[in-house]
Amino acid sequence: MSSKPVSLKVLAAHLGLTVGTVSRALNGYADISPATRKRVQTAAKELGYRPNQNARRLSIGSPETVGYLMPRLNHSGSQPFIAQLLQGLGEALGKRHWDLLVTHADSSQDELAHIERLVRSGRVGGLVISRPLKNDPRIRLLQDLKFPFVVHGRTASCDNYAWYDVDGEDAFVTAVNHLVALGHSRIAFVGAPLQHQFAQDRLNGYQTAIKANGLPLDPDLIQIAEFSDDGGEMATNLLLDFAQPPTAVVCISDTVALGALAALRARGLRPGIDVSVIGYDGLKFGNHSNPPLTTMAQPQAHAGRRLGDMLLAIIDGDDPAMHQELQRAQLLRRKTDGPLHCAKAQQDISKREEIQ
Amino acid sequence: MSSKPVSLKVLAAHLGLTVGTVSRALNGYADISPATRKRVQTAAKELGYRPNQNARRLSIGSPETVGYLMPRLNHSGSQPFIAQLLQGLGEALGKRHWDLLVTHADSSQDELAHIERLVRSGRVGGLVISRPLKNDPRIRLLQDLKFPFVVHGRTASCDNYAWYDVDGEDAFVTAVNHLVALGHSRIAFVGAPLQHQFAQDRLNGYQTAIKANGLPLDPDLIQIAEFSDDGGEMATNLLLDFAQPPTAVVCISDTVALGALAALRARGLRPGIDVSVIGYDGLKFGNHSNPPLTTMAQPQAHAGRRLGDMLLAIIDGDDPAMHQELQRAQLLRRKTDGPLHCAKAQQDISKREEIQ
DNA sequence: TTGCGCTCCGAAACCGGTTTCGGTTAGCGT
DNA sequence: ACGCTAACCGAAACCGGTTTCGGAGCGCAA
Repeated sequence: MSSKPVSLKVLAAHLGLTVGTVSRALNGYADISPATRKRVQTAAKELGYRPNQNARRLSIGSPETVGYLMPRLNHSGSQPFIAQLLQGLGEALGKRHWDLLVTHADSSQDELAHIERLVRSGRVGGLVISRPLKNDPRIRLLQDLKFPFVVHGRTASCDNYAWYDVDGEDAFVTAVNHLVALGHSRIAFVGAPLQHQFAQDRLNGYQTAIKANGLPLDPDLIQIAEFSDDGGEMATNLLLDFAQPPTAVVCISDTVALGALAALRARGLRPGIDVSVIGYDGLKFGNHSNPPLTTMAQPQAHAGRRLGDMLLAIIDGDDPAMHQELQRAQLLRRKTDGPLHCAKAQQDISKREEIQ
Repeated sequence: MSSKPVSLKVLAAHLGLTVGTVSRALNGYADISPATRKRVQTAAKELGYRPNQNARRLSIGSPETVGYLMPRLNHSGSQPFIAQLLQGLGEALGKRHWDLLVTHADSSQDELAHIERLVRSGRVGGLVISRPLKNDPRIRLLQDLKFPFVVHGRTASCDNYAWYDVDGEDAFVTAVNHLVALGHSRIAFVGAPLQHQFAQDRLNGYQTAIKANGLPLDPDLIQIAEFSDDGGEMATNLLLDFAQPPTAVVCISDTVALGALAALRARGLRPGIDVSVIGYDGLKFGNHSNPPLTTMAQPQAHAGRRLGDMLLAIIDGDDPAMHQELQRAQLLRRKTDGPLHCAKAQQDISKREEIQ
């Protein structure tokens, strides 16, 4: 950077005014005559004056910046929405000329230390965190610090803080009901480790719907696997090895569902005909899977913007508990769901009815 | 934020020292006795002192922050990398305790104004930009401002600035050669609008390889479409409507290639048997397309870290031209490439040989 | 004892803005 | 001509750090 940025001082010298006057002129104070204000403004534009944000923020006592804590990308499932989320956050913050700082902890161990450092260093005035655990220590820490934050997702007890989430429980109720309406009764669930609340929510939805439909809750049909396509494939293989394999599988994510499809195809089973599969997320990519994946599509479009607006409102003093937004996912039928009609499955149904 | 952060002033008062002394003690100056240094350090740890970064950065004259200009997400092809890229950038910057600021211009028109504001406001000490155009005004602007920056990708004349890129030309030479080795001679290219240099590079690679293999350069076989799955599908439909349709298609991205696969399947053509398709990117998702997509996989893993390291080095004074890194993509064979063997294609080949 | 140098810390300027406070000037009425 | 008020701007404190400079206090040798 060669040409040093023009500071308030040189602008003032150039105008024959003091820095204080120039500052007030640019910031719209009433005790500046319209004439000089105009003069200052044009001079500022000519010289390309931009206030040094570090100085400004130090002075006004606000960092005018919020931080986003990137989730660790070990599990490949979290990548698709980050770009959209950041874009939305950026839009919301941009309206007030706030900045977006993106950070990630080096390891999950020192994530708390990372947050505390971030907060106390005054670099950010608020924080956005993603994918909370059931009982997330980050949330407790931020509450203890009384620091403004919003959560993309929810914990088990979701009171007293702001969050934006898609109702995973409701989504899986919808998915299961849909499969039941298609005639399925042996419906399996392929999930992910339950430390994340979203995994628990979706499992809850599955269980609720199974019971509500008067179906037996077979523990064999609940498989907790790695949150990836490989995990979905392995879990589905286990399911298919049972004496009475399921005729339908709901998967915790589209990525996992793709693994399930792979397992089915490897055995010559036709997804959507022999075994139905429903995913969750609504990724565009599901259009191109083999066959195209039926899924519960979540409205990811303005999650970022909503979270940004919430956070700014909270920083302005709003009660965080006021800002809790639950969206619903919608069934997006493509080609992996279909009516029960293979002979073997019919057998299973009749057996179940005898037992009842 | 209730409990006000402990400043240098209160820490000094608590110790009976002056702020200057405490600051020097914490920053390792030699003119502080080991005894008081120890005393200051333990007190700082006890009180949880964290220097206010805005004040610190104002004082030392460095923002200790670099900015990343998010590409606009209109074309859905750019999303997959962003998360990985940001993660890598964060790692590189974190080693020196620098921050990462993520911004995006509201519209492409005022992107230049956005950059200038960013630079002059002193919020960032360097910039990372993605997906340059052939002749990118952003790069010219940053060069004029003599501001440190690195580019993820290249422009047509890639001198005098730092970049990290994957050799798209080489990749498409490899892809075409591979198809020729499989017996194909009518090989089509489905590209994207050429304002982006990467689109031009890949087209160049295609053309170079076609010529190098002594094949005719049929303009009909070069289709420029929208950079999306739909674009790929439409372009492929056009290709298949020709009297002599291609027996193989190389696509500018995996997303576009998925559209090509869809077009083939819609006509009952079997990708990899009747018509070969090769994509570019190496997205994991290609494992699950129908059938799994053969592609030129680029090593995206440490792009972010390399770009971050480069940028820091340039900010430290390195000549940008020293930092230019070109990676190669590798052919990742899955199921959409195969030998030429259908009757119609054989005809085409014999015709071509007669002409020669 | 005086003088010298060295160790260690205090004082103050500075980074570039914002904001309060006080004083000068102009304009007005009488 | 005088006083009063309001408009307008200068001066200075302040935000919370960093860094330079100078001086107090000490030990040591002469």
